[in-house]
Amino acid sequence: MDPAQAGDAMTTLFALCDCNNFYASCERVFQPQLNGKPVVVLSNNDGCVVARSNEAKALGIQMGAPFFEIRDLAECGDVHAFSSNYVLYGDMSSRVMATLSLFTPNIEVYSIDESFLDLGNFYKKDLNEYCWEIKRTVQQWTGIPISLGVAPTKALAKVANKLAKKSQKAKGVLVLTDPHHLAEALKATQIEDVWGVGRQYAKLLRRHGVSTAYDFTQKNDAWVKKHMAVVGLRLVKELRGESCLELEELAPPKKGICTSRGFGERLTEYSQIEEATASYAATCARKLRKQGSCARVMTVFLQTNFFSEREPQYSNSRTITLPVATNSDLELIHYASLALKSIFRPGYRYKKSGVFLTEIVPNYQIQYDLLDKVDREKHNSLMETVDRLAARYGRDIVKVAAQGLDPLWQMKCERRSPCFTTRLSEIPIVYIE
DNA sequence: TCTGGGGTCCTAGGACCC
DNA sequence: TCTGGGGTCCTAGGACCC
Repeated sequence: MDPAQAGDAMTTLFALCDCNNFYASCERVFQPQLNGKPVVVLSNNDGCVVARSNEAKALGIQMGAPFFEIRDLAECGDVHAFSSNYVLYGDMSSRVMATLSLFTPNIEVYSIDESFLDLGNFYKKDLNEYCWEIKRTVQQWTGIPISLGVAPTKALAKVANKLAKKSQKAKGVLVLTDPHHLAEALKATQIEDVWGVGRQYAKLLRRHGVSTAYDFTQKNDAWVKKHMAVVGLRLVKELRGESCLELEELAPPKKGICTSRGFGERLTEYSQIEEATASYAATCARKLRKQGSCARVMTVFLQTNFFSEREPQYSNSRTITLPVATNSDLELIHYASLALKSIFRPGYRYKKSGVFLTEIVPNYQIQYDLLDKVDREKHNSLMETVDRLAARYGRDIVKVAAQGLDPLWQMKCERRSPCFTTRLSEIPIVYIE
């Protein structure tokens, strides 16, 4: 093999593509009158700001700001605030990812609004022009604006992406392959902006004279390993251009599945909390079935509001090992109620409960119990039917009676936009006893 | 009054065994 | 009963991500 070819075969190249202000952009796609206006999207229960349009950022609204701080702005119409609409965002995300996969056969969907593209075979193309073509196409086909950063490793692609967004000149696309450009980019990147460096590591690094990504690459491996373990070592190598993180095209099955939410209002009655917790258990069950697995260990937790200092506080959890791993709504709800009953104490105003499943195994690896009295075949076929109905008519079309009829605990989302892209169900809900 | 939810990976330390 | 080393498994906690 001639040396030039050998070189090519060794060279990696990744693009990190991320949707600008994703949730806010989704809200704007179907309401173009919001273009150019400040838009924010709120967390569950309309608690705090989780996404902001550029105009909202310019107003000084911070990520994570509690909604009550900007309520006045929203009420007089200076800011358009939306409850989060995950059905809409999930659907828009699929459209973006489908469009991106037309540009390379190898893509890793990293989160709802980010993906890595393997551009290893595209070195000879005009990369800048190719990225612009990707950006234009996604904008045209989905209405979502994206930014692209391209570099030889995933961590460097993240650096490139951040600068692509920040730089007036780049306007959303930055290709970093030249070593001098890479060094400049690392010098222009503050250490806390590096992927994998959180608050604690940033503090530690600054204490040791590291203030930019470039400074970090100058630290020796032994020091990095000692203070930041193998994860830190991998990161510093990636920043020096040595690719250690591969593209993960197939998401591995989850090892833990959790569903927990704050209640729409404080709850004091056991029966209401039981309904909410039953619903969380059913959501966990649906997540399990979606990835083709069952869980054997369940933890249920319950807590009051830690923020309100004057009220009496209580929190507790109970972990149960099930006789046989399962993904049935009925069984998981049954055990969730048992666990909840054992930790519930009257006399508190509760804020939140949750269900957490572990020891997750594929459906085909379940250990059965000789004394098992549950008719598993019947449960499976019931759940299959429930999932089919849900896929056709919407998630809550069929549910277990324990989940309740008119739940007081349901999240507050007073500012939800319509589900523009998915069917709205008009069929009455069916309950399984 | 109001302050999100759902994950991953790694390490240290203790229990236990040979 | 004490001495020592080495291995495995489990758990709790800390760090990070979006």
